[in-house]
Amino acid sequence: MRKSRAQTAETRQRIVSNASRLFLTKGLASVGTRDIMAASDVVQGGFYRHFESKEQLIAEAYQATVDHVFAMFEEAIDGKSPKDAIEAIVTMYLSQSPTMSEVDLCPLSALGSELKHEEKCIRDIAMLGHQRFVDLIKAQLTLLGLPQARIVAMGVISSLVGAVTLAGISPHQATANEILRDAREYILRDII
Amino acid sequence: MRKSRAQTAETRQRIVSNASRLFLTKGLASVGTRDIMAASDVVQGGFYRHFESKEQLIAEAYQATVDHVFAMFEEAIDGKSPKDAIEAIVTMYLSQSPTMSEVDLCPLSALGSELKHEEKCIRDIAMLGHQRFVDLIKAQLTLLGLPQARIVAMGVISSLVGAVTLAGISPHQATANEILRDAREYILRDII
DNA sequence: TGTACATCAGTGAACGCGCGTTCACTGATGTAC
DNA sequence: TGTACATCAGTGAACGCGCGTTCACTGATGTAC
Repeated sequence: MRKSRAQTAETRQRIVSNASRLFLTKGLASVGTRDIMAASDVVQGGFYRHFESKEQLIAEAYQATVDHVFAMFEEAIDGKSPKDAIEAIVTMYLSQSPTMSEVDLCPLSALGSELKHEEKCIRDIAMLGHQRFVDLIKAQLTLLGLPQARIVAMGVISSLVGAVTLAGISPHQATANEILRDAREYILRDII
Repeated sequence: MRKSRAQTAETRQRIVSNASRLFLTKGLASVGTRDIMAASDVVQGGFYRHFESKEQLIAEAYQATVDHVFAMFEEAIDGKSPKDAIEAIVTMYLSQSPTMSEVDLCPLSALGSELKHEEKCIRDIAMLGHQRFVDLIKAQLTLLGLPQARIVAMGVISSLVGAVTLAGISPHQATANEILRDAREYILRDII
C-alpha cells in the first residue's frame, strides 16, 4: 500500500492543512492526532509516517498559518496608500471569528494563552510571526510619517490580539461585536 | 474522620485558593483535580465532598480571582486623582507575569484563549469581570473629562489583555518586557 | 446535660475513557542491476 | 527496458498513562431525644 512520492506529499500537506484549521478553531490540547487523521482520511497509525510527534505537527501547522495570514495581508494592502493599508489590516484582523466559518484566524489571537505552555520551539515561531506583524505595521506607519512608529505598531498589535481574544471569550455575539468595533475605533482614532 | 464545619469551610477555601493559583499559572486543562488536592493536603477522592465537578471549581476559582484582582485595583487607586489612578492600574496590570512569583494575575490575560472552549457559565463569569473592568476604567476617564470614555476604556483593556498575553508567549524576557513597556507608552500616551 | 444515632469530611483504590505513541503487517512504489 | 528486491505509506490493533469521577469505608462531628 505504499504511495507515490507525489501522493505522499499531498497527504502530508492535507494533514498540515486540516491540523491548522482544527487547532485554530478548537485549540491545541483539545484536538487529538486521531481527529486530525480522520479529517484527512488517513488512519491514526499513519500519523507517524509523516511526523515525529504531535508537537512537530503543531510547529508546522503554526508556521503554515503564519505564512497564510501574511499572504492575505500582503494581498489586502497591495497598491494601497499607507493609511488605507493600515485600515484594511485592522478591519480584516478584527473580522476574524470562529463563528464566521471561512474567515482565517491569526494564531496569536486564536491560541494566545495556550502557547504559553508549549515548548520553546513553538513559542519561537509564534514570536517570529509577531515580529513580522510588527514590522509590517511599523513600515506603514513610517510611510505615514507618524512619530514613534515602533511603539504605536506594538500597541496596535497588542490591541488587536486582545480584542479578538476577548471577543472570542464572549458568549454573546453582540458583546463580541462591541469589543471589536470599539477596538477598531480606538486603534484607528489617531492614525487615520 | 468527619471534620467540624469550620475546618470543612477552611479546607474548601484552601482548595479554591490553590486552584486559582494553579489555573492562572499553568492553565485550566493542564491542572488536574489531583494536583489541586495534593497542593491542598487532601487526597483526590475528597474533591467531590466539596465540588460537583472540576468545572464548578473552575467557576468558583475564577470568581475568587476576579474579586481579588478588583480588591487590589480598588486599593491601588484609593485616594488618587483619575490620572494617577489610571496610570496605577495600567502599570500594575502590565507588571503581572508568571516569572514574578508573587504577582497576581488577571484571568482574562492568563487564561485568554483557553476560556473560549469552556462552558457558557464560565465565560459569563469572565465577561462580567471584563465589564467590571471596563466600568472601572471608564469611570476614571469620565472624571478626567475625556471624550468617548467607553470606547477608550474598551480599547485600553483590549491593549492590556493583548500585551500581557503576548508577553506571556515570548520565551525571551527582553522581548516580553519590550511588549509591556511599549503597551504602557501606547496606552498612556493620550490619557496622561 | 447526657446519650444514641445519623451525618459526612477525608481515605485510598478503582472505574472507564481518550490521549500520544508503537507495532507487525500489507502491498504498491522506487531502486539497482 | 525488464526484473528482482528493498522501501515505506497506510492499516488497525494495542500499549501505557493520566485524566475526571465513583465507590465502600472510617470515625469524628452534629443532631435529636
